[in-house]
Amino acid sequence: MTINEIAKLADVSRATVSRYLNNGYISEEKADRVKKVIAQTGYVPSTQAQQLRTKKTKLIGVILPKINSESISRIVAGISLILSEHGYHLLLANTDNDEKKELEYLQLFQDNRVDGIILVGTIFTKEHKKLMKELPIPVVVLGQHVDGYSSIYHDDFGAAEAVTDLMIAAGGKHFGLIGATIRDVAVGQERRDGCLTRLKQAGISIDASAVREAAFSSESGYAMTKELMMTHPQIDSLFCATDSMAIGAIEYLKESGKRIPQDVQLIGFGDSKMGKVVEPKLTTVHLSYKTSGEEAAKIILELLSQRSETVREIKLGYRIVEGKSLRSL
Amino acid sequence: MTINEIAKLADVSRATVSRYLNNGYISEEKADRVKKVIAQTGYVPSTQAQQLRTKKTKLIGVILPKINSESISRIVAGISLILSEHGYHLLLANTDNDEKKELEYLQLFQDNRVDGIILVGTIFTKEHKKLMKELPIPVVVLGQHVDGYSSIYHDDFGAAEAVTDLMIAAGGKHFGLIGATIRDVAVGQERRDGCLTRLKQAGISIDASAVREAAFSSESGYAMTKELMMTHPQIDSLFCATDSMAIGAIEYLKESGKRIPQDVQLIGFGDSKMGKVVEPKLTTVHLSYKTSGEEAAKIILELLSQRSETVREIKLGYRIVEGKSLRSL
DNA sequence: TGAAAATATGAAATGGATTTCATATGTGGA
DNA sequence: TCCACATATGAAATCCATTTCATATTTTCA
Repeated sequence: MTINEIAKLADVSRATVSRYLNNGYISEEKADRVKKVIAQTGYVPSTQAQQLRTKKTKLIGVILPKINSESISRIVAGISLILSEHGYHLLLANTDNDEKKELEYLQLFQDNRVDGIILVGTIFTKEHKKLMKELPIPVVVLGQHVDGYSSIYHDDFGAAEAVTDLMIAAGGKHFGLIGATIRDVAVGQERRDGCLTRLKQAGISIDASAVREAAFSSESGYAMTKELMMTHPQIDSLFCATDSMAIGAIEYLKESGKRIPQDVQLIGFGDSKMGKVVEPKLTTVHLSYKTSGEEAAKIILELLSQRSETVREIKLGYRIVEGKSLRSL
Repeated sequence: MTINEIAKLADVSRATVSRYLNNGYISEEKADRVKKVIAQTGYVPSTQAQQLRTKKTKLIGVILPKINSESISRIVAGISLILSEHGYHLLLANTDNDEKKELEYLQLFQDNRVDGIILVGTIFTKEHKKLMKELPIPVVVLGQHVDGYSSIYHDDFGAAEAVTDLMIAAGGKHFGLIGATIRDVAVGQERRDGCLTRLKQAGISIDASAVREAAFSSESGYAMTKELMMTHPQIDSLFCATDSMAIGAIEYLKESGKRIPQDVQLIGFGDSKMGKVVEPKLTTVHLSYKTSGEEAAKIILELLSQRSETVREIKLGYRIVEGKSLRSL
């Protein structure tokens, strides 16, 4: 079934059928005829032909660093919620933390496969920016603040400061920090700096060798905590850049006979399900990932509708979720 | 940049450029010319025009019951892994466990928006089957066994039998079962039946009122366990259809002063991260979700390539992951 | 050496819609 | 009553590639 056949059957021109479908001028009489024919035939316009003609795909490319992660799936849930309300669909691209793939996808999506891109970012290189500059479609960056681009990000620095304050208030004297790669500005750099800033302000010194980098996994958190505690057994407060790392840390600490929080207190980031289940419950930072997904979707819709070049930036707040991994508050 | 401009610049016909792009007959000389022009202009063929002409989108629609779940994200990771290797992309559709939405998406994807569909299923109604029968593109069902369709599913029944045996061997006498809705054949029915079958064979009776249904969440697991233990305080073995439910159960049991596994032993399904972190570690069934995603992707690729109408069915095995939630094994 | 097969190329048809252009009619306001 | 404007319609152009058809040239092999 094509629009031509419908036109013939309804005895109108192809243009009239198109107008019926797109709310153009059409008389009631012909509208009825077309309606009837379409109902009878079950005709559905060819998406490809429409896309070719209108240059719109109703698709948003979502580039993800990984797919199998609680925070990511919350983000995607948020994006999907808003976009599907507006008739858009998600084209997923999983880069598995591979920068090359990320660039590949940016390029692939370039040639109007999608109407816009939401890039859930970790690391931004010059190449990223260069490619993004050339993109003829709107991009929204999620999770990182990138100058010159619409971005939704979290107050990682502020949140890190806040939890550090809590640990200080709870009597933390000897700190350890398990962070992420500083190439990841939000998770690695901001969170680390927020913590170090407050420690400094509070006059608490922290050895450079007590500041470590782990991968985004509990296994890595476990290993790093082990190294850290071996060399710095006096540590009584541990700042972990993600819940996964904190979970690994808890595991090691318990194994090595440390009591949490009496001997060592610690915090994480992400408000993950794991953190609610672990013993003791993890005190963590809630970063409303779902909301950030929703906001990113809203912005991309805005950019698509008005074709405005405005750069919008949204910094989302945080909420500290109290568990039992800190000493008395 | 269109193929026309490239053709003009390279002083060949449009067809020759197309042949260059699609490995048709072309002389070295002209190939070089075209190659050079394409390199200079950065020309990329229009996806929409290609799609219109070739009727292929290189897109696979993936219909998910929800997006924010560990098992689902593992499945998607598996699908994505295989499909991206073959140049396909994922078009995501999240139904939020809404049957209507599921049918909508099946219908939406129908008109060659995608080349094939992977339906991660929970509940199958007559309407599902009717719609699927009409689909002009291949469908693979994941997670449920549906007669007449290619499907990848897990040995839910066998796994349920196996863990029930374990609980019996560990001295379980009074059983409780927290299942999922039996409309979900795999998770609700098969797992329940596997358990009940073995209990019966072992001569262990279980009260109908000790067989409950919970939603797919720890909160619901908590609530159901509470109800169950109120009415059946003698229960010493609890079969939970999912890890989430089991996590909720553990929470309630601990709160109510029961020791796990001494007073009550229990198992879950899913081998989730939460289950590894909870105290005591959950004994659970590993269902290789990622593998099932991969297999589903492979099958859809097969169906796409040879256009064979063959129905393929793959039943995946299981592996019991020992935690500490069962009495001595 | 001659016929069949492989290689090479361009013109034109094709896919299926939307949109512009031209034209016609109906309607409201001055 | 006349002009401007909204409404209504179809023919034809357009979007941008792939593919078929026709035709020409080279190779290959008997």
